[in-house]
Amino acid sequence: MKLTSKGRYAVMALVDLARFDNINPVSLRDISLRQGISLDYLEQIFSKLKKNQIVQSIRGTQGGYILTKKPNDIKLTNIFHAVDETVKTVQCKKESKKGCNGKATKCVTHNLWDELETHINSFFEKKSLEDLLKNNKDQRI
Amino acid sequence: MKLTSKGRYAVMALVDLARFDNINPVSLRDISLRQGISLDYLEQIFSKLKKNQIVQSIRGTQGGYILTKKPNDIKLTNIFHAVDETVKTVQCKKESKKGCNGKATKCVTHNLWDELETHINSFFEKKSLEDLLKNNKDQRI
DNA sequence: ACTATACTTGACCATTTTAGTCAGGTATGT
DNA sequence: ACATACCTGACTAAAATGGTCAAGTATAGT
Ligand code: FES
Ligand code: FES
Repeated sequence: MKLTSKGRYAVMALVDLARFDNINPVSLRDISLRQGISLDYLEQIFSKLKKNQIVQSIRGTQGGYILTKKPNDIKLTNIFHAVDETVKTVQCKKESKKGCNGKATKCVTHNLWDELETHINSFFEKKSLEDLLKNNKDQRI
Repeated sequence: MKLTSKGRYAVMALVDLARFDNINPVSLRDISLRQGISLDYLEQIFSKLKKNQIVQSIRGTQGGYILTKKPNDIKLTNIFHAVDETVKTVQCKKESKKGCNGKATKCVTHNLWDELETHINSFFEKKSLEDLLKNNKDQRI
């Protein structure tokens, strides 16, 4: 089970954004430099964050991105959902009554993976950007 | 974040094994047929389970595998560790003081991913094969 | 002794996913 | 006009995944 860079970068970038967007919009170039993430890759990520109304864009010189909501209202769930970093513990389709490997019923471990998925997602639902800001308040980036 | 088939199959196969090894060793062929998992793939998986003393093998006709411990003493952690299905939330090395992307210090989200890893692993440490057996006692496989 | 069963080992491979890069374009403040 | 910075889509190298295939070896039953 791995967390992909896309999800990790999305959160890193948004924490950075949340810390610096008090006065002006924050440009991806700045985030890229501060966090060491490829600018081109950041653009892909922010395109998705924008489509999901997590950030707003401002074009032109001095442009950049700002958060659309308060850090406390942006949960990890929202971020991950936006960039398609979802938790998948099974291959069988949820709606279908069929199990994995094309069996007629769900397999012996299906409930277990369902529980696991819920367990992980609950972590993402609890954590907000605000929590991460507090956690790093006294640290230098 | 995805759970790979290897980890999922390992647990499926061991639950199957635990249910049927009361009298005789269970052959991979049987598990393969009952659970719909490729025999060749199962062999790879069981080779690792054996190296990690989760199962014992008995060769020859009527041979197969048996558990080395009681189902209650086999946690998901043990199984996953055996088949290299580990939880990885970061790319930076734990021991190193350096952060991801070669930075001199750990990044703003590092603690978060550490927490996440602990959160997920605690699930695997709690669950044992025994739990899964109980869970499926009244069901037909 | 023969044979069927079933474990053992290691190499191989197609497909998919990941983690980006690259090339071009558009809007806007100065 | 021009620099900045967002925007879009195509492309790709490398790694991971989910297996397959081939050639064994050990053992129980006949
Ligand atoms: S995991 Fe859903 S049926 Fe096997
Ligand atoms: S995740 Fe460990 S330093 Fe960024």
